[in-house]
Amino acid sequence: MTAKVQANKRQVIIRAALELIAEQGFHATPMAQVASHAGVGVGSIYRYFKDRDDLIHAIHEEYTAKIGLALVEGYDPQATKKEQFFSLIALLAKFFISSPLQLRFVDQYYNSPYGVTKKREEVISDSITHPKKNPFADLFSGEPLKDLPVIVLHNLSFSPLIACVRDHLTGLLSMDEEMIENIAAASWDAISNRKVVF
Amino acid sequence: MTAKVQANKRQVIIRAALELIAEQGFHATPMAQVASHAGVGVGSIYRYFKDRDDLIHAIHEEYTAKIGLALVEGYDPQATKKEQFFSLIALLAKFFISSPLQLRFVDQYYNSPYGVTKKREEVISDSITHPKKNPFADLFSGEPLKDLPVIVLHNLSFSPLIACVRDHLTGLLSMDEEMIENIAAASWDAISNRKVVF
Amino acid sequence: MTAKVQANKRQVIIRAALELIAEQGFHATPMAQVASHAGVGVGSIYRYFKDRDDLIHAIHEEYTAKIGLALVEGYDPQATKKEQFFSLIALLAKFFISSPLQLRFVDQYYNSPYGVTKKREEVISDSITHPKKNPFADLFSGEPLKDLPVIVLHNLSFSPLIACVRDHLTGLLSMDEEMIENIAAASWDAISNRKVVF
Amino acid sequence: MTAKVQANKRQVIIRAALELIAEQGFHATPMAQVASHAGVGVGSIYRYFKDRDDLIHAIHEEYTAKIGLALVEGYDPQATKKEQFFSLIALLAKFFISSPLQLRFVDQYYNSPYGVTKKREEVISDSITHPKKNPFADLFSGEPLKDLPVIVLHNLSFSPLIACVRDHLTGLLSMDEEMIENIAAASWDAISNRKVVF
DNA sequence: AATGAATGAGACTTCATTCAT
DNA sequence: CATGAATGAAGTCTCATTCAT
Repeated sequence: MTAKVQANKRQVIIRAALELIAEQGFHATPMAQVASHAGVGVGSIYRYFKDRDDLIHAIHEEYTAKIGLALVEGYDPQATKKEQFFSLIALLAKFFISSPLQLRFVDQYYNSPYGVTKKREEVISDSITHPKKNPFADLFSGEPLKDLPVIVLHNLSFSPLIACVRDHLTGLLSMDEEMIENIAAASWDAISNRKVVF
Repeated sequence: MTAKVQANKRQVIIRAALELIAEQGFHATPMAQVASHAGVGVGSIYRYFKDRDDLIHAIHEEYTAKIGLALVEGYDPQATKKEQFFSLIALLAKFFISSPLQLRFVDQYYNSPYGVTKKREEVISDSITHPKKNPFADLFSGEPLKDLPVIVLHNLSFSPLIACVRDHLTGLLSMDEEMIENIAAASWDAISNRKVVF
Repeated sequence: MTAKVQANKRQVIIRAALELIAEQGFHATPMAQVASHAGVGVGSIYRYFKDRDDLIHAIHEEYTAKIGLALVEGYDPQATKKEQFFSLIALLAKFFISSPLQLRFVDQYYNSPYGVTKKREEVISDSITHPKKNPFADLFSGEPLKDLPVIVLHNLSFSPLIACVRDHLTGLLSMDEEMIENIAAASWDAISNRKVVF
Repeated sequence: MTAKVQANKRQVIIRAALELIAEQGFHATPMAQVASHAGVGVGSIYRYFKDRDDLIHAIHEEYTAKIGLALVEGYDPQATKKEQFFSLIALLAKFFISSPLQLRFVDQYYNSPYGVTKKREEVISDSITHPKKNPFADLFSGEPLKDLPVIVLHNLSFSPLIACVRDHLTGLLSMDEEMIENIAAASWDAISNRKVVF
């Protein structure tokens, strides 16, 4: 019952690449460094990934798969729209905060030739990698939301959140439970109709 | 590409680099290409810029200077806070829309080893390159704004806007005057206190 | 590609290598490809051949052995020199035509670091790998042949033939029985004394 | 009037590559070695040649140009067909003997992926690189030549010659003026009609 | 001041060979 | 015996930067 020489060398390589790229950036992370950080030979990387691009994309897929999973797991069909929104924001905040490397990575990914066509918000809203349809799909239409294009509602919901997480990771801001709820509330104000409130 | 008689070779180089980087990305834009696109010899670049990094940073500085200038010019001290916010959003929207290259550039810049320490929102709020203090500096504190860290208010105000401009430039969204105002209104809802409204 | 029950794995490998090298060339034929084409593991190749060079040379030896065999089988000690020459040419022509892979292979072999010291004509005239002495050995000396070095007579006899077979395999020329005989006749004119002919 | 740093660096590189490839073969001649043998930096090669293939082909073109030139220079329109043939053979023999490197090179070239589609004889008969049409073009048709495809006549004429030159360069044979003439005579017997001779 | 040929460090990738299973 | 994952030396090519003209 001896485990394979390395339980899963592919994962080890992905992890090593993620760590280095998050810290140094794409350009500054040669394959040789990934290899040595992963504790494997350079050639071994090419047994698991066709080339550099393939490795980069694999890292991204890992990340989207994880998000999709988190969304599905955190969904409560009974809740009201507002409750669902608050829980979605909290979910994402925790996911990003607990995955600082992934955040650093995708920030580069989406602004590079690798991910030019992809959009972070697409990824968040469509759980593309998960068979089940995104459970939050209906969240962004109908009352009490403002009558704006869905893409705008997404931007109003996710962009500030991600920006804040980034600041949290940089130390410019401290995102505790309360702060997350405040941000959720503010974003909710942004996307919901401001009706009379007594 | 005959260089301007001699007007300002430095500017010509910055412009050429900006155009190429916006279209191709950092790593796909060698100095030789910048030189030929600018209509100068490779060596000449090094007369105006210490090295590649210096050129990159110079492009960024141009950009921040322009924003600072736009902000100062668009400021109306007489207006109410809400009016000032709406005009600020419109100002920025127009600036970014009319400067797609700059937007493409900074998207890469801030997510690369070059600009990791810098933050887009800092740049917007502090007119660091302009001698005069940022005229909108007081906008983000006091009534009727929510009691949140300034940085959070910035994120709530600017991140969705920039995301939307990006989508506009990609063709995913059409940002006309009305849309801009709608976004401004939504962002205002996000940052302002939800008072009773009759 | 299930390997022959176990008939002769060595042969299977040699054949696979021959096919690939003939089609792709030496440098474009990695050991891994040979292995998979032969339906064996990479490692297995090294059980039968010391290294890559050893495999290459083995292919060549197969080929020379086959030629030697064909020569011995086709020899008629009763015939006149001229008849023997014609039958030799026909023999070789048929051998090469029916072994296009071998021809492609040796064309590369003799013009590579592997076979620089060896000469195709040597191989043809000396059946080096076959125990029995080359039966055609005496053919190239004495009347009615021209008084030229044997090696020159060999070149006059075999080089055009092989060139023509090559052209045949490329489709530039059609080598039927008649054409082969014409070539034999021409080569015979080249090596034999041009006596008075009534 | 100071000469360019290197009169013609492109030529120097071609020569260096030719020498190394002739001696070691394609595979065994890395670009770095070519560079150092030529006394230039590796990068410089790529200023003059797009890539490895381009360099290889350039060497071949040099060679064909030279042959074409030699043919044109050695042509005597007044001579009889037989005289022309003898002079053509002598011309080629001298060219190849005095260009052993080129011969070694093309032997590899034509039997490699680089030159698969090209044929040595084509090159000889068509002076492709010279504007004027190959002066010997008409040589291989009509009386007193045998009624065989031109390509066969070419093979009968040139293949043995080249094989002999190769042997000469290897030391297996000594090609003096007399030997060349003997070979020319033999080849002439091969291609011409054997009429009655008194 | 301007130029661009020259350079070589360093990046990516391949592949012959080994060896633990 | 057979296998094929693992390895790393070595090869090709790019590109920021220099410097002689």
